[in-house]
Amino acid sequence: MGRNKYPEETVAKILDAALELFCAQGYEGTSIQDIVDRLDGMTKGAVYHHFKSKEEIFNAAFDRAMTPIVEHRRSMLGVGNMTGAQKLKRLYAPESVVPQIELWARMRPAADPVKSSRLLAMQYQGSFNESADGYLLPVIEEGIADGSIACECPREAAEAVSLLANLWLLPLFRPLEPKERMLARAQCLTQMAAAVGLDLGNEVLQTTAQIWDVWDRAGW
Amino acid sequence: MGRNKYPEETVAKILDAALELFCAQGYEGTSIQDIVDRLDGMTKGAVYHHFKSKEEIFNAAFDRAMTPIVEHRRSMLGVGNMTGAQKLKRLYAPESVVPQIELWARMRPAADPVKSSRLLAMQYQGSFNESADGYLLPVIEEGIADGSIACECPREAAEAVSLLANLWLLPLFRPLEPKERMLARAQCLTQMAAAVGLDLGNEVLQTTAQIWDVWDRAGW
DNA sequence: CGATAAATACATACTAGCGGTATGTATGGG
DNA sequence: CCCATACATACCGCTAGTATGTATTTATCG
Repeated sequence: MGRNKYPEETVAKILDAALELFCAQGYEGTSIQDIVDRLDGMTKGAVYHHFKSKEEIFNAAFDRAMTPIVEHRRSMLGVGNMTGAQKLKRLYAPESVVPQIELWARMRPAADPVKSSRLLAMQYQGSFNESADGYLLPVIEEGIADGSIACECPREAAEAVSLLANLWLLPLFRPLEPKERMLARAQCLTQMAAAVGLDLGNEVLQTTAQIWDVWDRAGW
Repeated sequence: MGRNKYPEETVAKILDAALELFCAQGYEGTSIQDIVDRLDGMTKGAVYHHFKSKEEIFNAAFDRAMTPIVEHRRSMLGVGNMTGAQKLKRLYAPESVVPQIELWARMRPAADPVKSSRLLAMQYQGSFNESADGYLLPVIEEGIADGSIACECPREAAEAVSLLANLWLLPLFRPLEPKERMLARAQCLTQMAAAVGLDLGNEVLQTTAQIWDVWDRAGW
């Protein structure tokens, strides 16, 4: 066929198919042809017309999926009438996290770290950049400034908590553990964070429990 | 040429070349031909005679490089006249860690998580299996049994400490941070571990400092 | 001990599939 | 009517892997 009236629909179709395949089969395990085969009738030429490389498709697919999640977290930074400590607790409260989890469900990666290694690497990198530097550290520093948080090593605490939250509490790259173990992890992280001056709040337990329920229902 | 009298030398050459290339260029960035080109005169047929796939080469190369490190850690488990708490401290003491660091220097991965994603995934997986289940958890449980450690969540504490030690204190997949930041990380981890009943000992700071010196001298 | 057979250590030649490109073609909007 | 755009088609170099051929070592047996 010739040109389409609404090319952005084509782009959306490509990204949808790509996201699903990359999650299920990993980056290297997914070929451009695999993606093309899901776009009934379309060919590789169409894909390479809209994207210049496989890598660009990968990044675009996950950027699109992550955008609402990141935006939601950032939105908490601007609020005026909260102390840093309050914002910190809220970052890990069910009301903030759970609605986003449903979005994650769309892109559940294969529970095999090697297969999902590229995604794991992105999460790892993101734990330093986006999570720690992006919104966690600013919140902590705000708390230090307004006196609501006493933390001697804000940067390090932010990095450690981000890493554990992203790669340990969210079991994206490993099989889902029994609920009580996930709760034990949450409890453990809370204690460890408290030791460096970060009170994540008791709601972390409820958050974890609700995440577990969602994922368990989704058949993880 | 025909067959070699000492094929194990050929295998060793292959694994040496493979290790270096996989570290420098990552798994996907290294082709079998790249490896073959470093084995002067040898051809792909030789490689595929000794190994049945690229993946097997990768695993064999890193298994071989990791073996002395893992063995060294395991050797601490059998000692009789030490409490669990003493063994735990010793696991992270300079005398235990630093000699092994030189071995790591041989396989310094590219400081880009995505390029090194497969190795990162292995370290991630290893943090749960080998590190936590393998020697850390047994030591903690020994300490609980002999009364030298009071830890309510041994499994979770072991996992968290392993993850942070392997992916945060050992900056294998990210650029080397300034020394004071690495020391701050060590201090932070020590405090966090203490909060869940694990006394890693003050020597962790010295260990970190010495690791930093070694890597800095190596031009990381 | 020495000939022969078998197993091994490679080299050579090839394949299917990959990411990516060059080019052709049809359709929409100005 | 025309041209930019949205595709399709045909192709390329490279990759991991295989099939097969060949030379040398080692085991076997008279």
